[in-house]
Amino acid sequence: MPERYLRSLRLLAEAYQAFERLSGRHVRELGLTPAQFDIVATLGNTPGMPFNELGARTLITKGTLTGVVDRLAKRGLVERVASDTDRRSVTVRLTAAGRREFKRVFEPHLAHCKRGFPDYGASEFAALEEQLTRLRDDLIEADRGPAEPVVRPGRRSSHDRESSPSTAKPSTKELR
Amino acid sequence: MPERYLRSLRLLAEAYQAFERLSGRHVRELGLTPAQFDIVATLGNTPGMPFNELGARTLITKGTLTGVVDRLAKRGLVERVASDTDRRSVTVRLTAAGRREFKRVFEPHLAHCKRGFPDYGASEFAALEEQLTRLRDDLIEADRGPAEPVVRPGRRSSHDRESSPSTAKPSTKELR
DNA sequence: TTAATATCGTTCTTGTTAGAACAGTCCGGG
DNA sequence: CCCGGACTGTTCTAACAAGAACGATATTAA
Repeated sequence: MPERYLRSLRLLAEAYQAFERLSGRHVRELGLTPAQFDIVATLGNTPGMPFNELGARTLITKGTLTGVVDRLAKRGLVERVASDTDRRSVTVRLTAAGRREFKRVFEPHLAHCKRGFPDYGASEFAALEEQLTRLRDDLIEADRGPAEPVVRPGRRSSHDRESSPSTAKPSTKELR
Repeated sequence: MPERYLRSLRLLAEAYQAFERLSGRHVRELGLTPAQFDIVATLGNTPGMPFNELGARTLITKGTLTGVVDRLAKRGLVERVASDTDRRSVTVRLTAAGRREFKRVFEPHLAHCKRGFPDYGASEFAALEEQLTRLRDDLIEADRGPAEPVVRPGRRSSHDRESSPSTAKPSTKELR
């Protein structure tokens, strides 16, 4: 018996990859890769931000981020600026050309992706978000707490989120 | 107002990546990459299958598949067999060692991933699947019908899938 | 049969990804 | 002050990903 949850996982993967295709194809037509677009979109209308924050927002890990920023810098769209308060930290921000690029691609791409939600109303977004939020939280929890099922006091409401994923103390010593 | 659907997309990405971490980490501890596990799991308990079918089931594109199968073959887990009906086609199947590997990793990994659904009952799976199915179908539809909303005579239900000649594979009982 | 077309798997290129190791920096307690 | 531990971004490696070009084969129609 092939376990019910496998169907949900399959659907999750298919939905995600469908979006990646929908979004990625369009982004490439605009002349950027998906990761590059994420960076430009995240930096748009901001004064720039350090690597770690940029990585947290775009869900791109730091090792990858170095390379993506390298390629964007080579194209003159972003620049690295040394932080004056922390010499370890580097601020990444759009150049003038980067801001033009942002204006060129951002709104058109959002409009394109919006087509993936043709008939959604408020209640339908709410239902979708509720399911995805619970799934995400359960998956994160399973990944972090491999231990026994701890009996917790109350049931969790579906929208008490907002604990930043970056705050999720990963210092739970990595075994190795 | 930064467009409501962006929140859903963010949740989709977070849920997907949470699963990738949960699954991927465990798979790597078992000594396989996620893609390699997918191949072994898909070939398990089958007489083997051609590249294109294997790619459709695992959602791995053919260019990537060549390399993944190469590495599995180098490790002696799979082998390429020439098709006797179509000389372009190559059947991929598990070797004896591959079948042992399948037995070693398959069930344990399923048990591991199951922990991502700790308290799900039938109705909760149904609710999740309903949301994911609609989302997937809408995203696929948006990717395929890039043109303006064509006004067609009939009414449009959310699941009037037009038969796509390319993806007629009812492969929805696979893992991952 | 022949020619146009489609499919199959491979190869190549560019880019992304996770993970580990690393050097430099920061911060806290002794 | 100094030291151990934590953090920052970089580098390296192995692998995956998407797309295009390719050679070999198959299919179809003229």
